[in-house]
This record gives sequence, C-alpha cells and structure tokens, in this order.
Amino acid sequence: MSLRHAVLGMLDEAPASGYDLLRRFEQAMSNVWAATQSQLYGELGKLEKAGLIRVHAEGPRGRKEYEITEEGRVELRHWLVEVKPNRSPRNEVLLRVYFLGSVSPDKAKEFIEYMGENSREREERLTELEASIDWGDDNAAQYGRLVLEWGKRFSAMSREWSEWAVKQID
Amino acid sequence: MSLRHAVLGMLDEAPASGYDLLRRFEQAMSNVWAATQSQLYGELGKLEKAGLIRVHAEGPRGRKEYEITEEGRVELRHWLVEVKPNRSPRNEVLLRVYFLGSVSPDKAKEFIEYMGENSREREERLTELEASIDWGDDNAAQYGRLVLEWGKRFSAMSREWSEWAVKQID
DNA sequence: AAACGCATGTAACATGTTACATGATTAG
DNA sequence: CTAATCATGTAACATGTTACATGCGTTT
Repeated sequence: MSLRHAVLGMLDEAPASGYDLLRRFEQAMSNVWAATQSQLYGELGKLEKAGLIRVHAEGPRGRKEYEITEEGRVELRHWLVEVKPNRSPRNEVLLRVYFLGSVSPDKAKEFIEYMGENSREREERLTELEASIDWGDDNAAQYGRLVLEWGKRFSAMSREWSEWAVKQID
Repeated sequence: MSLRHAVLGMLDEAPASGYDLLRRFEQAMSNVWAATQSQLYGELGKLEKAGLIRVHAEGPRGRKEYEITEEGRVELRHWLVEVKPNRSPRNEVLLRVYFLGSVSPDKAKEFIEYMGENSREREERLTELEASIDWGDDNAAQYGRLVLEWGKRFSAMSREWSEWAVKQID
C-alpha cells in the first residue's frame, strides 16, 4: 500500500488536487514511484472515505484540493519508520540479462550496451535536473536532494557495470 | 508480462516442474524477480494453453515436468532483445526517504542507517553466494555471474550512499 | 505411524494498466 | 473561436498476494 503513503507524504507538505499530485508522480516522483491517473483518483477517494485526507478547498472545473488530516499524519509517520519495507524486487532488465544465454553473444552485447546507453542518459537527465532545481533550504527539499543523489549514483553504477559486462561476454 | 518470460527462460535451460521453478524463484531468482506459488501455477496453465510450453514427463505425486516448445523459444528470443523494457520503477525504501522530512532528524538518520545495514547484509550474502557456487563454464552460467556482480555493485552503492546520506542530515 | 517435503491447485482480494468518457477554463 | 490544458471520473482487464485445500511419497 505504498501509493497511499506517497499521497499522504505529498499532502503532508502542502494541500493539492489529484491533478497536482499526478504532475508530481510524472515528474519528480517518477524515478521512485509510479501512479496512473486512474489509480490516483481511486486512491484519493479511498483515503477520503478512510478519513486520512479531506477536501479543503474547491476550485474551478470541479477541482478538489485535499489536505491531510491528523489521522493521516499519524498513519504516515507510522509507515515511514515503523513498518518494515517488504516489496519484492523486480528488475525486468536484469531478468533479461539472466537469460541472454538464449541469444547470440552479439545480440547479448548489443542489449547490454543499450542498457549502458540508458544509464548514461538517465545520469545526464538527473545532473541537468539537479542544476535546474532551485533548492530552497527547507526541510523537505533536503531529502529530495538525497533521493536525487541516490539516482545519480545508481545510474553511474549501472553504466559502469554495463561497460564491464560487455567485456565479459565471450 | 515478465513472469511469463522468466518461466520460458528457465525452461529454455532445462525442463522443470512448477515445484522446481518455484525453488528457483525463491533462491537464485529472488534478487531479480519474485513469484508466488499461486501465480506460478496459474501462469504455467496459461503458457501450456497458449502452446508455448508442453508437459514433457509426469512423475510421482502428480508432478508435471514442462518443456519449452519451439513457439515458446521464438517468443522468448523476441522478448529478450526486441521488446522495449517498460516497467516503471518502484522503490519503496527510496519513497520513504523522500518523505523523511515528516519525522524528526533522529528518526530519519535511524532509518537511513537501517538501510545501510540492509545493504551491508545483502553485500555479504552475495559474496558468500558467489564463493559457494560452482560455476560451470557453460554459457548460461556466464550471465548468472553478470547478474550477481550487478547485485554486488548495487549493494555497495547503496551502502556508500547511506553512509554519505546520514552525514547530510541536519 | 508420524513428520516432513513434494506437488498441485482454487478463491478472494489488492494493486496496477489501458481505454473510454466528459466537460470547464484559459491562452492565443 | 479554437486548441491546449485543467480536471475528474468509470470500466474492463492484467498482475500479484494471501489464505485455504488436498494428497502422495519418503524418511525417521
């Protein structure tokens, strides 16, 4: 149930509409957690019914701005540090590497080079992002920087691995 | 539909029963792709109906050993290098880091230290695993080594990030 | 004979994706 | 006035999890 907590976390920073949250899922959040529009609106409905968020203001075009409730904050803090993370890892690209023995070494190399290319691009995008963001010195932004740094290190590691791995084939 | 392809990949190495495959998902595969017993048996049924695998031998206790068909091999090779990977990343732990501003710096530090501890353990487990495996020099094992190395580098990177990140807080 | 491991399957539920559907407001 | 963007929602389907159910074969 992490989508639920992603929403609570964002609303704990500031009130927002489903539409606002969707933008964040597509942008800043997209390296960490995904959500489709459909799923998001559904979850907002459930969260409201459960009393963890409430409509705080309505705007044009049926816009509903939600805010987190005290109950929601309690749930968020509980999840953040007390609930054991238990997602099973799923890495589709690495899964393919496992089975590259089923194609020719040339195709395998090509695939791993493609992985390296992706990592390089990701690395660049994150570096650009870092430069473009005006990091206020508020509390929340601090952790955004940590996540960004994680992404950069991850991309670098993946790129280096790809460079090493192509050399191992045959 | 990666579960499907994980199954095809394993059956392309050697025939196996659902039970055999489950063992692999729980062991070697667990760092890369997860599957529950329930899901696996369901998928085997679908794959058989679709003609991508077939029952190749039956054993005691209703054991059904499957083998991949030529059609299955075609599908596997197609997926391996021609289908664009499109899984959206989901990292529950990193999602929490994003929102650590909602708890005290002390609790945040504790959480990141816990992350580092996990990475260290994972690193050790993989190193032990590496030593314990008798790598035959067959084609398939080669790629298993690449995946293992990825895991080791990933764990090391996570550990180093954690060490760096705790120092950034406050 | 009991306990353990092998072996398969179903049902209910939760989560996530794709496609469809609708309409208001704002910018050019 | 027209296109883009804002804004919310539903339906059908695919994927994944937890719990339940059953029984055979082997080892102690």
